[in-house]
Amino acid sequence: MRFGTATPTSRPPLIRPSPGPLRPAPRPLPTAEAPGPGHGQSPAVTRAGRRGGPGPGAAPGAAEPSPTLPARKHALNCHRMKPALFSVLCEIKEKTGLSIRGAQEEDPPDPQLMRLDNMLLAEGVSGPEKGGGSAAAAAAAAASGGSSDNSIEHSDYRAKLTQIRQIYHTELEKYEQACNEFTTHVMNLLREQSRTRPISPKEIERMVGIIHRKFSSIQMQLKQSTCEAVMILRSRFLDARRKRRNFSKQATEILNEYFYSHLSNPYPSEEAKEELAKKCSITVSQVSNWFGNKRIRYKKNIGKFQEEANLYAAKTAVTAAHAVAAAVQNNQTNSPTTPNSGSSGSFNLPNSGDMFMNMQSLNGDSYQGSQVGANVQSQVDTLRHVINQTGGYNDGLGGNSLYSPHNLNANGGWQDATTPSSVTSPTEGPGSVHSDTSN
DNA sequence: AGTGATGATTTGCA
DNA sequence: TGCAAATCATCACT
Repeated sequence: MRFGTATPTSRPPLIRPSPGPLRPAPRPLPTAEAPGPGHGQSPAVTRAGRRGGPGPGAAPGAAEPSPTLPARKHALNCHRMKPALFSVLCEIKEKTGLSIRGAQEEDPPDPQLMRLDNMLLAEGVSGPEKGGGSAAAAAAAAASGGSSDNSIEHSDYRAKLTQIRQIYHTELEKYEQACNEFTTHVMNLLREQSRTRPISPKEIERMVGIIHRKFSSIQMQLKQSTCEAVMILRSRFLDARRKRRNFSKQATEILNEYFYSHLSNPYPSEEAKEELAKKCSITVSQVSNWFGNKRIRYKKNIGKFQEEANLYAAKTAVTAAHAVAAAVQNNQTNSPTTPNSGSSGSFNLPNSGDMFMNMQSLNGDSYQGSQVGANVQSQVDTLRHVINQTGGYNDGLGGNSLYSPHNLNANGGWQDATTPSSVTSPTEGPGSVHSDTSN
């Protein structure tokens, strides 16, 4: 980038654009700070020189022809009073410079700039490249559930962030380069001018400071717009969380099976949630959401869900029957010495009122295998009967270590039950989801 | 476009 | 912190 030439960018011009050829520059007024001998190329000087007219300092009506500007400057430089005059001027300037500096140099770090810097750093736009805002993307992904579907959006987010990062760095580099060039340019100018007018190094320093401040304000604009771009990208990405996508049929089936087989206590434990999440390829929080929604919606409209409940109950019962048949076979070969563990053996099947209770009794941890073996069909029939009979609420005997001890109260809400954790099936680990389901 | 279903979010409570 | 309830926002079907 060269100064004095228009740059074909959309950015605000770094310096005031010089008038184009269609609008000729107004003739510079003659000032005391006319360029020194090194600036013979200046239009003012050349024009004045070519015109040969009276110079800026020429006394009107002088009889003798006025000398050319370089000649006059030379004469001025060689004047015997010049050093003295120069030092006085330097002194004055030094004093005024100090007062100006005193007024301007208190420059605390801009909090807004710091905020922008921090944000860009946090988003991975500035600073060392480590996967381009991986932390932010990871956080966003975590918030969005982090399922495999999100990986596409995730990579999309990162790609866009990388793009922003690249643009930011390119622009920043341009600005820095421009700043350096301009500073050098101004310093050279001032150094040259310092031959004819008093310019102290401190003044040059101050000028450089001003230039740097100007450029840093431009950089701030760049940072600001970059931040805005990141925010937009981020909000778009995070908004994707709200983009609802129905769970797969299989996942819904699994969740429903669990729900209806635990109708007395549809509060899966953390372990159960994790297991369900794994099976359904969703997150634990999605499982929680699903159960939250399901409980509330079921409770609000039991009638509507009756059919669904029957469907899943029947399904579970059939699977249970198969499981029982298998258990019977097992029990025929192995002696049926399964102990009655805990209190589960005590619950009253006809009063149990939901699949969970029935399945609990069918599942092998609380029954005498031979008894159940003889009653497979009647058990299934009872299940069906019970399911059809009730809305699924019961008086609270269900539950094993997988579920929070809740039950439905008289108001139609599930409330705490007193079932001891000892009903946990000895044949299945506490983390198992299917301690009492057909899964 | 209207509507119900459904996943996600927010709010308030214990 | 987990839950209920209300609400939002989108999907899927008509």
